[in-house]
Amino acid sequence: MPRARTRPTSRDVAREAGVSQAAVSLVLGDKWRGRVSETTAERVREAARTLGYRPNLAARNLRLGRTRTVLLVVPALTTEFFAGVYTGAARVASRHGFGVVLYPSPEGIGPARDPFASAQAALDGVIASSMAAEALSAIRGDQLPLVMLDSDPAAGGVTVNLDITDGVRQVTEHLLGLGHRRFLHLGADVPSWTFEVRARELEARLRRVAGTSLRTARSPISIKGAEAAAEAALSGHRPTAVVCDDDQLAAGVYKAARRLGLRVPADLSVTGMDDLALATAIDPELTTVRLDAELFGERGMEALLAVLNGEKPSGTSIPVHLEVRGSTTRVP
Amino acid sequence: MPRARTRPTSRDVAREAGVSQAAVSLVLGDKWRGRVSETTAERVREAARTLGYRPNLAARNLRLGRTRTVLLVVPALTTEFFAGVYTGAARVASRHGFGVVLYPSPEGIGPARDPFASAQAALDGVIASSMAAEALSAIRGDQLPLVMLDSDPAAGGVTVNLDITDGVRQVTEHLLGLGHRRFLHLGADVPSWTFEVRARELEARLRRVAGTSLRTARSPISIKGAEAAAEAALSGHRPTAVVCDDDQLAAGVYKAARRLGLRVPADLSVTGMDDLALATAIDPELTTVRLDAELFGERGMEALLAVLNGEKPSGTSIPVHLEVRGSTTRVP
DNA sequence: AGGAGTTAGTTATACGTAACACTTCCACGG
DNA sequence: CCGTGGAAGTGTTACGTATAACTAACTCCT
Repeated sequence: MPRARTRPTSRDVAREAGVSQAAVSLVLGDKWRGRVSETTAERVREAARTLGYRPNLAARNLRLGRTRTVLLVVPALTTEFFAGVYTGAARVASRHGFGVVLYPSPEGIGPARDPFASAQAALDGVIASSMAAEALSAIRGDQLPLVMLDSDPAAGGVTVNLDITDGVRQVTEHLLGLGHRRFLHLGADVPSWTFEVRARELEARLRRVAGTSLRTARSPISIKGAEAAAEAALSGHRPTAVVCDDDQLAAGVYKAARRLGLRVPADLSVTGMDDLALATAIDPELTTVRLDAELFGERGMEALLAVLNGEKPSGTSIPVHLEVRGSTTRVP
Repeated sequence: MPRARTRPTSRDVAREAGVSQAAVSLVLGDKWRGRVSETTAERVREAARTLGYRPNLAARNLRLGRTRTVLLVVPALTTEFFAGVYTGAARVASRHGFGVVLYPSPEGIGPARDPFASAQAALDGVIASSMAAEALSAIRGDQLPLVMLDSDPAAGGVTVNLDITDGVRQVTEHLLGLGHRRFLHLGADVPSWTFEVRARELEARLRRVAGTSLRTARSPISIKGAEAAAEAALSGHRPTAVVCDDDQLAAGVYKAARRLGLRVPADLSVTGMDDLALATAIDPELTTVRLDAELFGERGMEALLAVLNGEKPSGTSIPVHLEVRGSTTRVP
């Protein structure tokens, strides 16, 4: 290799192949049919190969006025769930020649005031998950195409949601069918629409059944936090079933129960939500609502691609499924 | 949309403020001291504010020939560990005005042949974690600045590693101190340098102690896989302690032990590695080597920034710490 | 034979920014 | 009163690409 000083440009390829830069662009952009002969095209490709040419994406983005890059805003990446959402979104994106860059909002990383400065990339669109309305409107201000995950469809905009309402239905019917009447709801202490929905729906469903009682406790989403919250809540009231907003909360309930000498499920049935790996690691395996995080991400990305395509996709709802395992049983 | 609004450019700001585009660039680029008066500068800033001006990153990247974006290549994002690495790397990056884009390699997403086409961004550098040598050399071919995580320092290049050797030392000393002599090593069935090191180091350490036996089993990194592998391995040989390459493997061992009627730790001590949330969710809580994933990511990013700065950082090793919990006890 | 149509290209330009080189104005020292 | 130098800008260019507009040669039809 004689040079290797600076990366080769399309002009270098052109020189090597003995054609104009425009011809290189045509051939490598796959828009050469009928414009360049097969032999010349092959010569160009060969030249590009020997020089190790890679198109300069910054230049291409500038020229085309679009970047084929979208931003995925997630509340946290520390659990499998949003990692799964990313994976699904990135898979679909990659299939369409798009890249996905992450912005773990809001307290996570960098200046929360400006997601777009932090994600250094130039963006074509945004997928925002479970965001506070305030942060959302900041994004809206930039009037980039936007798809919202886990957000109130009534607020307008394109939304993709898991059918959480149906998940809560499945949980309550399962537990009511096992004879449970005294419930504790261990909710997530996070101001997010999806958690409000869970609380509302559970309350509404139980209210319809005579003789039920429901108490509510809240905890940050962590095993340790849930353990403390559950221990406090279980010391007074004695429910026969605990419905948790998240598998991690359920794991905390297991630990609290053990401390209090309660056996799961003999003395206490427990349900979770998400179906993380954690759910089958603990003993007994957790009855939980399986949320397909990757599918969630895929649908979100598909919706955004549709928006970018000028379509107006209708709100999508993704079915969920109750996995009945060993943590729930007939009331004693 | 009322009208097809196109985003304002620095020229629009210039017109609004009654100055030249060059002046705008100077002011907004914070390079105006002594070149533009304070009053004019303020006028420019005001104009930018009212127009909602955002610099076009594609244009800036093209002009500057650098993107302030780096690629983080991770084997999988499905567990907290690499999510943590990302979080740490992104935190440091953001502090220096850099963005981080992810490439979950290799079978994960998109055409594994070309990480750079998949991550649509133009890149300044790469942090590659636990990669097969083959994929690494493909990256090297692009001669982008590269930092390797979890890779053999002897192979050359800039590396940042967790001090796994010391972690294994702590585990073996702990178990030997408790009187254990018959071991099972449940290794990860993944061709990665870091796992080879664990196996070698464990073997070497035990060989030095008279009267020890060590058997090895391998499993893919998943609870289910580990359960099966452990059940098979424990049926023949009966160790008193199982050393696992990963907390998820340890969780699988718990399940296998339960199936075989073995109590942890009374009949079987178990250790993990990583200290995921999982480690304290299972009962008894797992004795495991705490790896600080976020610190790992931070150090990796710092090393890459140093390389981009023209420095030649020496290989870094990050200390690890054994968390002794309830899954290990004195041999019966 | 004379255009119309096709093939195989080339030339020129614009995308938005940063920065170099240049100009103008003015104060001030000798 | 001229020259010097700093302050406060402006004009211009280049980064590498994609594409619209143009050209030149050939083929073919009537």
